[in-house]
Amino acid sequence: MAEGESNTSDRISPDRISEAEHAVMEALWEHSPMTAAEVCDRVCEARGWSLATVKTLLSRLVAKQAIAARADGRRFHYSPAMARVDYVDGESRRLVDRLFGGRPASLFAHLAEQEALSESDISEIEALLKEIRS
Amino acid sequence: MAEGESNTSDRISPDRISEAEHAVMEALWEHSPMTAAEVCDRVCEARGWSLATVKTLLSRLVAKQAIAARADGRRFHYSPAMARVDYVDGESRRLVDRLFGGRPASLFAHLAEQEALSESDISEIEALLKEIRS
DNA sequence: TCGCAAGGACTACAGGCGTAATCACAAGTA
DNA sequence: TACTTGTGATTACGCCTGTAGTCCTTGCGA
Repeated sequence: MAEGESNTSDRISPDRISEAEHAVMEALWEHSPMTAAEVCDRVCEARGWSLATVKTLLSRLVAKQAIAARADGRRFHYSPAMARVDYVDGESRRLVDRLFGGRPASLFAHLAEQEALSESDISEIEALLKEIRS
Repeated sequence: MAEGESNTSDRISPDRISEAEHAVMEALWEHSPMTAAEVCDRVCEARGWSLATVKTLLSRLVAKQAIAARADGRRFHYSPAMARVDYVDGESRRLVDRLFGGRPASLFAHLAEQEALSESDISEIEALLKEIRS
């Protein structure tokens, strides 16, 4: 185990990141730091947003301490302040807790039953299991 | 436009079910039909809700056509109008799409890496895999 | 030096969500 | 019959979200 066993999340919900905000986070996780304009270049078209929208989302994310803004003269360079893996982990666990009684195996079983698993998914998982077992 | 025009597949956006509403759905999936008071008996304490809250949630769910209300004199008996498995499936896929590029194996890999899988999870999944393979 | 454009800050505003209180009314109950 | 009580319907209300618009300042180009 790497850094300490954090089992139950006793941390008070650190201000959920909304769906729109998440799109901005993804952009920053992919490439950072970026200015507001640069973030817009990467997401505005796809989401049909204006620069103003991105600016709003960025400040909300700063308020939520999900990203950090480092000043560079007149403007800011934004960078993620939380690791993607932590976000993903939180969301995944939330889902598993809410819908599968906290049992990941149930999620897996569900996906299998719904035939949501492709052949390659199954192979990959088999490989992962083998690795875990070693 | 005419009614006959509005095509067959009313792919009307399914109106997401919120978290609070979901708690009510779970109660109804577990046991139905139930009156508002009965639903409250099953969830109010745990969530710290008043009966009024449950009533509000029930009517919102009816509006969203997630549940059906069958009249019984003065009151209603509520039952789910959607299968739990469909809801769970939608939510699961949404997560996998949003965070794992639509690849369930990535979700699995993530859980494995985060050591979110217990010994029994792993065994169960192994068993499931074996079954799938057979 | 001076006006402009780029940038963040502040403001906006509708719709959804969480959480109820209040209203109106009918079925019991005394 | 008059009162109580259980019920859905209606209304409330503040916060969050999505999606901007406007304001104010300042670095920069002419």
